[in-house]
Amino acid sequence: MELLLQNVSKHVSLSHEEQEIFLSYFTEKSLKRKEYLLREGEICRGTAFVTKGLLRSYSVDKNGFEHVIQFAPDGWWINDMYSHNYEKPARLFIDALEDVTFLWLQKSDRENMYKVIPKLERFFRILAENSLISYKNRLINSLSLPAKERYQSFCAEYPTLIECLPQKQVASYIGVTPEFLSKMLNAT
Amino acid sequence: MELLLQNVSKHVSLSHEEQEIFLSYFTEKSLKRKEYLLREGEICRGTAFVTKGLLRSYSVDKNGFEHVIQFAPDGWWINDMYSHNYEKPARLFIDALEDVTFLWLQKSDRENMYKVIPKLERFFRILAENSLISYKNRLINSLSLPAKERYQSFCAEYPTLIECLPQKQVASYIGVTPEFLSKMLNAT
DNA sequence: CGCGGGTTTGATGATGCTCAAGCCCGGTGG
DNA sequence: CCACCGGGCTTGAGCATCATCAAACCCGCG
Repeated sequence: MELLLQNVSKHVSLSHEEQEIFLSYFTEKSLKRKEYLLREGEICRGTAFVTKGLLRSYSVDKNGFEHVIQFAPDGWWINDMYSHNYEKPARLFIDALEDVTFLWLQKSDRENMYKVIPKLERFFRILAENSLISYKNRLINSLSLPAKERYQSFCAEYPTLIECLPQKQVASYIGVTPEFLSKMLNAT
Repeated sequence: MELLLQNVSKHVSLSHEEQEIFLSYFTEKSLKRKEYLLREGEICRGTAFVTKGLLRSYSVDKNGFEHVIQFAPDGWWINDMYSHNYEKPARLFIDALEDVTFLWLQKSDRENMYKVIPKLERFFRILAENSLISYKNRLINSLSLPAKERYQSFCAEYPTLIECLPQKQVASYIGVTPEFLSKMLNAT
């Protein structure tokens, strides 16, 4: 809970009372390693704020290969925004790479929450804009950098993640096969 | 101006008075084909809403190759959000592929605008979230589809754009060389 | 006319993938 | 405590996709 208030306070300041109200919209949940928060085809009915552990979202292509879209360690938000906002079947899976606890904000509560604390429109606007900035940047990287530099860029951006992630997951994130990443790292 | 009000009304409804105020924050501008709205290294000091014509944002890699990030035809918003929000040197160029007129929202007016019409926080939140959804989708495509299917996906998503864009620009958007796209389209 | 940008075509080559095998290592059950 | 199992990592040979470079073409425009 503390982590969440800290997260919000980066962009908007809430009174003590507003903080209480804000927190009341969230429920604490947890998952064990390898359990799913969301599967492709389901409707994404809320948003998770990770307080401890590690979630990950990924898509599966028609050949059965996974492509990691996002890692969500402590202090990160995650959902399938497409499914969540448009109420369409999800295109992503979300699962736990490690045992995880998170705060869950139900979609059906969101509009009400915005009505009660309009400042939160602002918070989530800024959140979306920051997220947008980093996705555009990732797109630039994937269009203009070779695999090795995409790897270096990932290491530079997520130095703590790189420590705890299996190589396989990193490979999937930067868009190469695990075999190729292995060769790349062991080449002279 | 009409197009802009129409755009806003998709997500929030403004009173007649609010509409007037909203529009007062914009100034009409225009560019000729090949002129720049923004260059790499400059600070992006506002946001453009295209009313007629075609803008484009792209990055240039260290080998001098262009990678198109976005096309902005009538009714689309465009800026370098990284530079705009963080006030850092832009990583993108924005130029006109065709003669263009657009409405310009100065960054320095934005906070004030949000204060006067808080509903606009909501509008720009939704705008950012929709944009985020489409960038995530583009990322999924670039990770999981071969060039041919990325091309088809582009055609399906932007049927009107494909008509008026030089092949070279489409190639740059989907992440292949113009030569390769040409061969792909002419292969049996 | 001729110039210049976009497109086409072909030969060659690099990057990264596929498939298959072997290895390492931590976990689990006997 | 040890044997086995499974998942991740490594390694290699062959291959597909897409890039590079160079030349020729087309066509609108000055």
